[in-house]
Amino acid sequence: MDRQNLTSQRRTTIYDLAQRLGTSPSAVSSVLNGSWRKRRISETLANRVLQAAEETGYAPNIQASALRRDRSNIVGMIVPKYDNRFFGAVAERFEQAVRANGQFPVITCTQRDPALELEAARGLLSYQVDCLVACGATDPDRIAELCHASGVPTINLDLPGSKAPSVISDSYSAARDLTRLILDACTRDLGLTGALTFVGGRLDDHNTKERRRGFVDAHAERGITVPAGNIIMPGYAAERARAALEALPERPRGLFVNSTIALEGVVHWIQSLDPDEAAAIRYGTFDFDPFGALLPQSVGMVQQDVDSLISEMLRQMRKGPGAPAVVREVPCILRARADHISA
Amino acid sequence: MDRQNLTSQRRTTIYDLAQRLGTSPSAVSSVLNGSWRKRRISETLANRVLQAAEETGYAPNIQASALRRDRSNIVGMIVPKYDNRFFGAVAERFEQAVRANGQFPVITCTQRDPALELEAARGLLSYQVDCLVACGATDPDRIAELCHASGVPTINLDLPGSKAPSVISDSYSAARDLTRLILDACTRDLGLTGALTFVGGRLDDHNTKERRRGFVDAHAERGITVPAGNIIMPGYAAERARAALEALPERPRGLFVNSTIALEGVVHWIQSLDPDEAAAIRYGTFDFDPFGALLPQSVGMVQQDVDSLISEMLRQMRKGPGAPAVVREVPCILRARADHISA
DNA sequence: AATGGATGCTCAATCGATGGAGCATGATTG
DNA sequence: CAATCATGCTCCATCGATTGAGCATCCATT
Repeated sequence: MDRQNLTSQRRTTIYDLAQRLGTSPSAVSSVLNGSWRKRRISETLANRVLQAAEETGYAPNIQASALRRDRSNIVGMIVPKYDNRFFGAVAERFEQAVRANGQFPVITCTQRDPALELEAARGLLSYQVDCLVACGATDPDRIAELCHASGVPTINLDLPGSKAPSVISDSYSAARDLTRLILDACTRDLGLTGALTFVGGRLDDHNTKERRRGFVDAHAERGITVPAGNIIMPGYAAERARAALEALPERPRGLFVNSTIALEGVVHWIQSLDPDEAAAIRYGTFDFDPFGALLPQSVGMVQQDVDSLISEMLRQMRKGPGAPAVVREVPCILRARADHISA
Repeated sequence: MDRQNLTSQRRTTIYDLAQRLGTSPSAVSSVLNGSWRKRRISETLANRVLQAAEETGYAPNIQASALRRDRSNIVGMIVPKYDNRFFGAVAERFEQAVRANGQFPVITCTQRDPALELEAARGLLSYQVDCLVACGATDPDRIAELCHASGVPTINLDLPGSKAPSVISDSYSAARDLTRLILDACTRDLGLTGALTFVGGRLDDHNTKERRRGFVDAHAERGITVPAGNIIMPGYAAERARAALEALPERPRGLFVNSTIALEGVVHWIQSLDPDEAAAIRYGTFDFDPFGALLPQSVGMVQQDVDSLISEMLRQMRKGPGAPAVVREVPCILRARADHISA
C-alpha cells in the first residue's frame, strides 16, 4: 500500500502541513520562518504548526526560500589547500564564526590552481552566497570582479587584492623578527655571522615579497648584505624546495623557510645529510606546525593569528558590499623555541 | 544615471539573455544546461547564447534549478576536524572526486561535537544534497536516520555505522603491523622486551577498539600479555594524553600512539623529559603527519589510504539510496622509518 | 498539390517558500 | 446604529530554471 511512500519518501512541504492542519500555506510558512507575529497568526495555530512540523520531520526547502528571498544565507570561502595547519585553522574558525552569525558556511578548496579558483568562485556565486571570502587566492581581483558582476560582497583573506577589502597578516614585521631569531641562533650555536638563505614561495606573491623585505631588512640592521643567490623561490612544493637546496653550490647552514610546505622539502633534505652536517643547521619557518616546531634544528616558527584574522574579516563583512578596498594587517605570533639546542 | 545599476547589480538571468538575443528563455536554458541538442536548438543560436553568457558573466541560479529538478547536485560531507593531515586529505580528495563527477562538494566541520554533527547534517539536508557522507561521525546511525527520513542516500566514512554502507580502514591489521614494528625497535634499540603502552582515543570508538585488538594480538604473538594499565584512552585531546602519561607510575619507553592529536601530547611530554630519558623512548603512531614522522624517537606511522577510501566511497555512492549497510575495509600503508636511530 | 517528416524554435506550468494585498469577523467608539 | 479598527486569516503573484507539449517552416516524396 504505502510502498511508494517507503521508497520515494517525498519530503514534507508547507503545503502538506497546511493540508494536514486545514490551514493555508502562508500561515504555515510564516510560523516556520518566525514572521507569524508580524503577520497576526494566533499563538494557537502557531503551536499546532510547530507540532505538526516536528511530527513529520519537516525540513524547509532552502532552495525555494533562497530563490524567493534572493539571499541564501550561505557565506562561501575558497581556500587553496588543507595540507597545513594555517588553512585548516582558518576553515574551522570561519565555520564557527559564520555559524555563530546564523549563516551557513561553505568552503571549497582550490588546490592552488588559478583555473579551479575561478571555477569554484563561480560555483559559489551560483549558490547565491551572501558573501564570498577569497583566502590565499592567486588572483583575488579576478574573483572580486566576478563577485561585483553578481552584486555579491567579497573579502580577501591572507593575500590582499585591490578591488575588495583585504585582511592579511603583517608579514614584514614577523619575517624581520623571525630572521633576527635565526641570525641569533646561528651566531650563538654555530658561530656564524653571514647571510641566511631564504627558501620557498614565489615572488609574484605579496606575502613572499613582504617576508623577503623583512628578511633583508633584518640583515641590514646588522650590516649584512644578502646576496641574490641566497634567495631561492621555487614555488609551493616540497620537492622543488629540496631540489633547489641540493642544487646550491655551497651547503647553507642558516635557513629562513617560507611556509610549511617548503619546510617539508627542507627536512627531507636535512634527512639526506649525514648527522654531523645536519646538526650544524638552524632554521626558522614562516608558518606554524606543532610537529615542525619540535624538529631538532628548528629555532622558531611564525604563527598567523587566525582568530584575529577571522574576527577582523567578519568586521569587514558586516560593512557590506560597498566597502572600500582597505588592507588591514594583523600581527603574527612568533613562537621562539624554548628548549635551546647546544651545538 | 546608472547609479542604481552600480550599487544593486541585478544578476543576469536566462530572461535577460533571452531578451538580449531576441529569443526565448527555454532556448537559453537548454543551451546553458547542455540539453540543446536534444531540444533541437541550432548550433548558431547555441553559440550566440554561450557568447552572451560569457560577456555578461552569467551564473546560473542553482536554487531555481535545484528547486525545479529536485536535485541540487550537491554532495555533502561532514568531517570532525581540520587539525590533522588525514581529514585534510579526505576533504581535498573528496572535493576532487565529487567535482570530477560533475557535482558540487560541500564540506562542513563539526568540531567532534555530536550536537553540531546533527545540526550540520540537518543543514546539509535543507540544501537538498544528493548524498551525505558522514566522515568520522560519533553517531553515524542517527545521521543515517535523518537522511532516510528525507530520502537522501548516505555513506559512513572512516567510522562504520549499521544503517548505511561504510567505508573504513583496516585498523586491526595496520595496528598489529605497527605494534610489531615498535616492539622490534624497542628490542633492537633499547633492549626492551615488555609490553608497550597504548595512548589515545576512546573505547566507544570502533577504530580505537580495532587498533587495541591489533595491538594486543601483536603482543600475544610474542607471548607478551598486555597489562590493563598499559592501555590509556584519555580521548582526543593533546593535553589529556600528556597528563595521562605524566600520571603513569612508571615512565613508559615504548608507545603506540593512537592519532596525531595524541602524538602532540606525547611529544610535549617527551620535550619535558631530560635528553637521556627522551632518547630512550620509541613510539609509533596510528596516523600520518610528514613532520611527526621525522621526530627523533618515531619508528613509523600508519597512513590511511585516502585515495582508496574515497574511490571506494564513490563506488558505494553510485549504488544509490537502497544500498545495504555493508562495511568495506581498505588496507592502510605502514610507513616505517628508513633512517634507523642508534640508541 | 497534398502528405510526411525533420528542424528550430516558443508557451506555459511547475518546483516550495514568501509576503503584499485583501477579506471576513468581532470589538470599540462617537 | 453606523463607522472604525483590530484580529486572524487566505489568495495569489513571484523568484529563475526546467521541460512536456505544441507550432511554424521547409524540404522531400508520391
